[in-house]
Amino acid sequence: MVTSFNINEFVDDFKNCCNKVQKKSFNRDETITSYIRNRNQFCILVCGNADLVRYDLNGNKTIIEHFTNNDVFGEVFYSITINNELFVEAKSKCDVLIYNYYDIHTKCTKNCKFHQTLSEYLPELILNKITDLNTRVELLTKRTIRDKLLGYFNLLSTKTFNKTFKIPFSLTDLADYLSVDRSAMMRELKLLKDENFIDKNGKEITLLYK
Amino acid sequence: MVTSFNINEFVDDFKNCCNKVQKKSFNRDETITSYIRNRNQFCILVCGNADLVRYDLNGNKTIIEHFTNNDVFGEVFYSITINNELFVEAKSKCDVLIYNYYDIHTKCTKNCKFHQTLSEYLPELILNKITDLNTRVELLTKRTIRDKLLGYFNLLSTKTFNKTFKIPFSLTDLADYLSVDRSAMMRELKLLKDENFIDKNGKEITLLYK
DNA sequence: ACATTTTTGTTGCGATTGCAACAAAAAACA
DNA sequence: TGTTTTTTGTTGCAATCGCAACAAAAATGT
Repeated sequence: MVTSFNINEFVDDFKNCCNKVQKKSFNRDETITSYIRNRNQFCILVCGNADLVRYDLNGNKTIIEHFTNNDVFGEVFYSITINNELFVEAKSKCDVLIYNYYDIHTKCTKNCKFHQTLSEYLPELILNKITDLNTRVELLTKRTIRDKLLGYFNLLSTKTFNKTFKIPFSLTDLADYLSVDRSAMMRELKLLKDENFIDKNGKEITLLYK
Repeated sequence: MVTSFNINEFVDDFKNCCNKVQKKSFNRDETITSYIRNRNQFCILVCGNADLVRYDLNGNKTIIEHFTNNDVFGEVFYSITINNELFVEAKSKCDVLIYNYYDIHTKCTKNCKFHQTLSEYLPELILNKITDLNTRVELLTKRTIRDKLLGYFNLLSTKTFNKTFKIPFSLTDLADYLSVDRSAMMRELKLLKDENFIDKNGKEITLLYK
């Protein structure tokens, strides 16, 4: 599925919209929201980058999800949390639309264009989210760091139709995304290079096999 | 969110429904569907148990998802696959509804009760799926077998409002779900018991901490 | 332009994990 | 009921991984 929808193009219609939607801006390192039980909060990231992070009892930070333009998030997707120390943190300046999930389905009284466009494309946004989650699960179920890296690289290669591509975030964040130790991942990247599976210049990777 | 909807109660209305829906039955070990690109297939498991499995190049089998009653699946959720050797296999007798995803949104010509009920509860089914995936991701991101087990046990304890509960599938499948080696998981279960974190009788677990 | 913070790159070492192989128990089947 | 298959339980060993600690490079802020 190709995403034909970009919410940023429609966000100006928001000005004439009924008031159930809140639009908020956040700066880097600000907390966009936290996941507490049963508020049914539903958010769309119009622009910017943000992470869903967990802090465990030892203070270790894990990036559970990484959000970019058009991504949907919020506790409505997380009704039963394993632990409730979940925060969405802005990694850059972010514009966010915040709803109550059930307000999306009740028809807008003003019948405004914004709501109309949104409800038309909402299923697509949600399908994208599910696809992202499935991809993440498929990578995380791989047992070795090598398989995780190669799986991820194959994905990027398929997406860009190219054997050469750039890792779209820092290697530190990649380790987090694949849920492995960063230094162990660096070691494995070096081995993959030494064994001629890949070529690597900084964040630019070239697949050498097949 | 509590699921108030059970598709099995409405499946009889299916008989008077327009013919865009296919209802099929499968026996244990039959392949329900495979994930190939771009067919936009969307399925609902009415009853039974099924697994989404991957066979890698070495022939190793991984259970990527486990489906039970009311679960939705299909390649519409998997538009970009890392590799395309994905199959949905029936683990017991299964009744499955099969659509093209885009047919769900086009209004049924007969305006039948079945389609009406379905489109009303579809968002709930999809939210459940996202919640399941998020839960899975949160467990898979934990770094040690111990943390994965305790995370999963906490989840079951929260769900059942009880310190004592039964693991709802075989320990072999649990290892697959947590994506760890079964024997290593058994070893860790024994250690958790020896160190008095849990009590264990077969598949019945009691949490002893807090 | 300089100072500060973040990211990248590297390595030794010990802990955890996966693999292999097996026996016993339980479940499924005929 | 008896047979076959699946699941559970266990252990030694080797491979992999995470942790800690550090230096260099790059990015960021003033």
